Amino acid sequence: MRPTIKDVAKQSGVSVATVSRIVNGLPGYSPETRKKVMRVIEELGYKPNAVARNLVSRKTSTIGVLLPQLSSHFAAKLLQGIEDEAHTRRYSVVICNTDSNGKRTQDYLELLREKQVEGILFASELLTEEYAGTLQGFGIPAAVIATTSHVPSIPFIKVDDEAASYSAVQFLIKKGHQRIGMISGTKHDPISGTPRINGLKKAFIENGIPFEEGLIEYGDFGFKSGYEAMKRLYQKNPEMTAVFAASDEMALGILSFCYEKGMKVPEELSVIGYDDTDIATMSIPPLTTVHQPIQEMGTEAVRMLMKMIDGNQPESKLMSYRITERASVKNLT
Amino acid sequence: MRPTIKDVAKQSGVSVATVSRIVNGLPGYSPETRKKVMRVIEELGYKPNAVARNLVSRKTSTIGVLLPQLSSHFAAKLLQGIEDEAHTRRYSVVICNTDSNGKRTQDYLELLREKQVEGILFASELLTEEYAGTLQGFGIPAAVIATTSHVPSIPFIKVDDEAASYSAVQFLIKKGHQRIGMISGTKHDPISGTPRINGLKKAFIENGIPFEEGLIEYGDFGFKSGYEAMKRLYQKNPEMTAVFAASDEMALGILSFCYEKGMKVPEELSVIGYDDTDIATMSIPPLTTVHQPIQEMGTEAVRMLMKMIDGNQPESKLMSYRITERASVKNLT
DNA sequence: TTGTATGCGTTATCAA
DNA sequence: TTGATAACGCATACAA
Repeated sequence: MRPTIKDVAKQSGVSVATVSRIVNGLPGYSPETRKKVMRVIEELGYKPNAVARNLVSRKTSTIGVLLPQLSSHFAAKLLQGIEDEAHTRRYSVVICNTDSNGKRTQDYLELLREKQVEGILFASELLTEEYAGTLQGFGIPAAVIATTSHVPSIPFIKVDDEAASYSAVQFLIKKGHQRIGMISGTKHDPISGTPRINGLKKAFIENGIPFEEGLIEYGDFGFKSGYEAMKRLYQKNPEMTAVFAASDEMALGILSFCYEKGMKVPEELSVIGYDDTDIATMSIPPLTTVHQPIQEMGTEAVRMLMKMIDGNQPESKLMSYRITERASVKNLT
Repeated sequence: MRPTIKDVAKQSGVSVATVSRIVNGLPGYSPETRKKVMRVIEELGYKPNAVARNLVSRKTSTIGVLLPQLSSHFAAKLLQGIEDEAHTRRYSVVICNTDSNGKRTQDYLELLREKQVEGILFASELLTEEYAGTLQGFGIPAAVIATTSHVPSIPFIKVDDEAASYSAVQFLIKKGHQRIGMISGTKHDPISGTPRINGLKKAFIENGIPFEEGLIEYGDFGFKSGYEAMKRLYQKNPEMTAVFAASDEMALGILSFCYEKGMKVPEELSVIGYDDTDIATMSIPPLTTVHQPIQEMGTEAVRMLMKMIDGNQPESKLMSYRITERASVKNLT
């Protein structure tokens, strides 16, 4: 049995109140009793029970994070940012892998509430009406990352996907490319799908480049899907000089496809990715890509949550993006 | 203010004991009162407070995981396995990024104890005497992953690094390679460093291949370090036909180096990695590597922890490895 | 079938 | 400078 504050009190011949004061650094005891009590604490190896503390203080110093997948590079980087910032604020973070499953998500939400977490972060997935509803019902501060929210009480942290996509295509065009293909993420994905396609269309229009549906193929953001989508895209548009992928993983899929076909990148085909995760550095050739400050998005999300916990209502935040130029895009001009 | 069990009791005109029984599915009430109480619970949106429950039950249904870094592929995969298994057992997991920092690690350990977690997982880092000591002092079930433990009460889950490394080199030799170089991880790392080097030496000896220190260069398991180490290694041993990297990331570093030098892999140089993380699939050419069942190691670790929580003392477990053959090793025979 | 009372380990209020 | 004691929200032994 672990020693409790009572044991310490009894051992040192004082009341629990005094021990509590000493442990918490509050005033109200003589130096001698402090010394005496400290010794007993040392001897017994007493440590306060956070559960009991949490019960009376009604605070748990912990937040929950919901992610559709833990094993992605994106999630890993995000978690790093979240945990870092949470730790400096002395908060713990419990992770929840929703597996993009509605039931599972709802269960986690319930669980987090019962565990009395002080804030909830929801990442990389569409915040449905339902989720938003239960979240609001909880009255627990919440924010979403890399996705949007139409609920004012639940701010979002993301980059402007359309603008980022637009600038990626604009980058390609400035390099002299005209026949540009795209490998989008999941079709009709309102967060990372459609907006990025719209960015491409906008760049096309501004530059007088005709758009056709055939210039787009769809994947699921993963490597293999990128490879497969590229196979289809290439068949339809063998004359392309560049392709824009909605994720780095898919971009690497393109690279592998080209390697198999004996197509040199960037000499024969330029490719630009999206995310700028670690793999963009490790590919051959190194990948030019749209940089998203993933880790910072994590820390920023925690900061917002903290503000909310402190009773303020922060505004949603669009993070800045930029093109990180490496070696997968050729200058045609 | 969230409704408590008292509110429900008052509203429905019964005692808290009855409400408690109903909420917990225990016997001891009529169908009518149950119905009545359930309605009130519904109306009020009552949810039990897990903190209070934990206090009386002395259980928290949560475990803590300590990792030296969250943003690595290895960590991500491991977490996926851990969270998955924990979730099926209805346990929550709180993550701790130690940053390979002793002070920070100790702080986390203290924190987890105060939060009354029921088990602690410690991954990818040397379990020092000190850590082992405080862990034992806690009396909380603990296990280590991808590292060893000499403390019987703290079992480990890992693969036999020396044997795995031996088989990787053996694989190379069977393919006709004789001049084999190695890029090891951190020098003197007793877990993933030395044992893997020993595996190589053993294979060399068994096959009558002379070993020289110059055949080994050291990195830190990361991409860039692999690239740099390869640069040094190649300078010393331009006649090598194959190199074995102690991590996939370093192997990709080698690939990038070769690409820059215009050396074809595997035609001019074969390379084999270690880990078999996702990137091994995405490289050019796809990487032949030593497969470690990372995710399974996570689930297995949780299973062991659960056994310990149930009062049993499980044995340490060596997970199986195998060579996943892709396209980065050429057959010279 | 139901209610009362006690305790879980703390914090905090109020007296002394 | 100290110590009782009442919460915190719930579970449970014991009575009724």
